Amino acid sequence: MRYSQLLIPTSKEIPNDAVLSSHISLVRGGFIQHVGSGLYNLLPLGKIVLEKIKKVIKDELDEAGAQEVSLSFVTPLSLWEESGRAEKYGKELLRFKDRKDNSFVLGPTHEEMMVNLVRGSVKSYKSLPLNLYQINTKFRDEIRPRFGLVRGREFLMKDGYSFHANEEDMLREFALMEATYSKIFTRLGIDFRVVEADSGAIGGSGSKEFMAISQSGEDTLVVCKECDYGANIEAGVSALEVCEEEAPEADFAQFYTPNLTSIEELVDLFKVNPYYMIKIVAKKALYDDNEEIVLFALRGSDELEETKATNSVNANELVDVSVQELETVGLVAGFMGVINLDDKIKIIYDNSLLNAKNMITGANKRDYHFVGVNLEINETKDIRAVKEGDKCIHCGGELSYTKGIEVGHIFQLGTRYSAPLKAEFLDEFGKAKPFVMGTYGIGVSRLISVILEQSSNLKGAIWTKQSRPFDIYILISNVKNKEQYDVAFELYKNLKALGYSVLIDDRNDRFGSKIKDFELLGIPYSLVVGNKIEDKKVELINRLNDSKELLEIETILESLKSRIE
RNA sequence: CGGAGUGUAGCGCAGUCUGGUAGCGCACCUGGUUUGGGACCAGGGGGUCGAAGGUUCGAGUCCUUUCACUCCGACCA
Repeated sequence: MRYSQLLIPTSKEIPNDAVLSSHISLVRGGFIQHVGSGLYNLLPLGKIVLEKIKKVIKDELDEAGAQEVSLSFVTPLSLWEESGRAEKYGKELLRFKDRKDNSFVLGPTHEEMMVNLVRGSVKSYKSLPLNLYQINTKFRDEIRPRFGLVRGREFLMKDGYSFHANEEDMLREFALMEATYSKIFTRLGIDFRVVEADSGAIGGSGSKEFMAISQSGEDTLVVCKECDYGANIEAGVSALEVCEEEAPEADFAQFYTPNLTSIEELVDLFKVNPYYMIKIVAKKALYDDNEEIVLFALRGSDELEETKATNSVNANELVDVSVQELETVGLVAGFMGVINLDDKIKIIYDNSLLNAKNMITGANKRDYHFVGVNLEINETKDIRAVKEGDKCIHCGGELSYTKGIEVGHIFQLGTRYSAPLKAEFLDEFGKAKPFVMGTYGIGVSRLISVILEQSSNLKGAIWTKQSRPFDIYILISNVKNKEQYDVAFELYKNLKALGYSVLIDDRNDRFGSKIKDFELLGIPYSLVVGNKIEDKKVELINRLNDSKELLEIETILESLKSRIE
């Protein structure tokens, strides 16, 4: 295409509201335009990149046997009431009414809609399995949109849903989707890792996330340095920690600890490793229609993992508790412990506290702690955050943290939606059963940003092979020079005939501003048609490594074959 | 929602403290020169100063209310 005819509003200025380098590149390069909080327009170049990404996704999914559909973006609220998510999803769900006063939502994800589609059209086990997907707009009224396309309110997601007659077949499809997603992200040139994850609001049992490794990621990942174990910190596990220091032998006794409320202060006083302290974290658990204060007990050397904690009590959410609220139920902030605890108060113990001996804990009385506490508890749960340096449960290797951006998430749903929505089929014995389901998502519009987050530099974007808007950028140094102009357009024609997508910069600007735009746009190769044509040569510039090479015009098409990937 | 901040030309900003003709750079338009690292000369267009109300002879500037957006925390592809 001719640059002079395309809308590519590049800018020298750094947009004042962009923090991610990818976002800066996208705005400066004229790929996207901000329109409101979490809302973006895609300009021609952005749209081309998006379509290229979509094509890769569609190719691989179709290859894996999935079928593309397109569901209505506006969906009846009644479906959400049927599944019970109308309440649970909260304010993120944008609700509105039509002129007849019927309630609708803008779909943030489409489990209900897809189940509704299938329950009306599939009645027999003979029609299964089925994997349906769409690449469509979603809307989530995020509490805080940020990072440009990475967390918009309106965004493009590929969401797929599979339907099976039994658990085994669903697990087979889950594995197939894991492999398919890996192919997709590999083709797109993304540095990613598959990790174990929490299922969150979608529900279901097993789930895995595809995480693009990035310093600007919002998620903390626990990864093993030795094997391929990786998990979101919300779901990460590690081998039980052992403390090299001896436990402080002490008889059970109450100890006067005036104003010593923190683990650090107690460590100073008792000269004991925090491993032998019991840390109590108080939270208020919110449920659909009530709330309660819950205590979470951990070793002093550990931190509470909130998602695990939320799941451990099946709460919708955990919020902080004020000192006053604690007092109303007889708890003293800073001196909470497991001894003399009112048995009306729920307490959850971390796995690491099973059979713990010689522990120090608060006395539930101001200025006192107990020492020499031996725990006798029956039930423990995993509520601690894995720490860097913990040992991998698979290979014993050392675990460390890294940051990631979630680009895909696959879930084993089971009958979480099919049962309440009464989506059933007849099995080979003529018996009605709910579909066993899986669900699979990819953050498509987010990928535009993620790719650049991993590959742009100070000069601007650098696209990967499958995402680049054009293969080659022909730069005419001086369009007033007829010879340059003619040679460039001859090249343009020939390269297009060979199947390359080409952007020819035919603007009447100087060399400097054009090459800056080439670097900003992130097209990997430029052919500069300039004063070297006097020697029958043009210059090939590689955006990735800035290398330059003079090529003979006579043999240029042949030369490019081996130089352009 | 809690905390911090910003709204002045398409973009980036100054002007606000101390009220007195609305500015700068980039971009844009016209003519000319220029053409290998964001050119130059001359001329030009573009603003309800986020909105509403108030104080004042006079408000971008002071007061009140309100809206939007950004950043830091709790939600998620």
